[in-house]
Amino acid sequence: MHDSSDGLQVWCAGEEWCPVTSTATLICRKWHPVIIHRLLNDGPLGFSALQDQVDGVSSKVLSDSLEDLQEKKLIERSIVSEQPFRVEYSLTERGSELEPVVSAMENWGKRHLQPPEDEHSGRF
Amino acid sequence: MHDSSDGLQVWCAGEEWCPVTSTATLICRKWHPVIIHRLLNDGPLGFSALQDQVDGVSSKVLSDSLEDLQEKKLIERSIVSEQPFRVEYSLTERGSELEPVVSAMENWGKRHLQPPEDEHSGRF
DNA sequence: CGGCATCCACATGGATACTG
DNA sequence: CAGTATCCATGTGGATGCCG
Repeated sequence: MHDSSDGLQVWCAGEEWCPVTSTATLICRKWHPVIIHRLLNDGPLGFSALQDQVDGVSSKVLSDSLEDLQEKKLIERSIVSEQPFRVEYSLTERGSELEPVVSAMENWGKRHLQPPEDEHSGRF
Repeated sequence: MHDSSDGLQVWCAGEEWCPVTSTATLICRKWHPVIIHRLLNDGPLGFSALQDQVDGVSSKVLSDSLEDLQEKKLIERSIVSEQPFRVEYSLTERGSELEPVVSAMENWGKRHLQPPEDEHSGRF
């Protein structure tokens, strides 16, 4: 590989532990990146608000995803009110630091996938 | 959508088309990010070379992944030699521009997931 | 080397309905 | 509002073996 004998990190080479793979296993699920993206932009959100903002995800899948993200310590759930029962989902420190990842995804998507105004076939 | 009248982009809001989701559906699969990462670092690679560098992926799964990535125009396969049959996988322009995404994932992973030297439990 | 064929297990997503 | 309960279809990955 590129740097073998010195003190530099050799992650992600050969059989070593790989940060890319590890990160991928945490966030590579259909709705995870968008959920994080929405929470980054619009701060804490309730369940329904989140569902509205995340395209056409069903409540079951959203629920599963949120649970998964909580287990991974990327988001937190807090009960804001008991009477009119309200909760809020927000990013943890860890989670919010994924901002560069989702931003990069967003930028790439804007450049390479379907620009709404233009109907040419960069669609994929 | 929320902001209808001005010139601002409204991607990823409500029912609109979302670059994050779209990008996610392209690269969010277990081995895709690493494959791209390896190709970014070590240029064109043969099938076996790639398999060696991508942890413990089986040939079937690697094959499936590479096919998927080709369909999405993120990588290309070229036959380099016929006699000793050799192929090379390389990134397309589109694909190589995913560099910011995988780099961001790599950086996040290094910061938040298992530092090899240290055995504390930031593991998951 | 560069795969494909098979078979299998489980993860994940989707639709629908219902609840406190 | 904030979910849960089912059920089901498909996606996705893994193991093993074989082939030109």
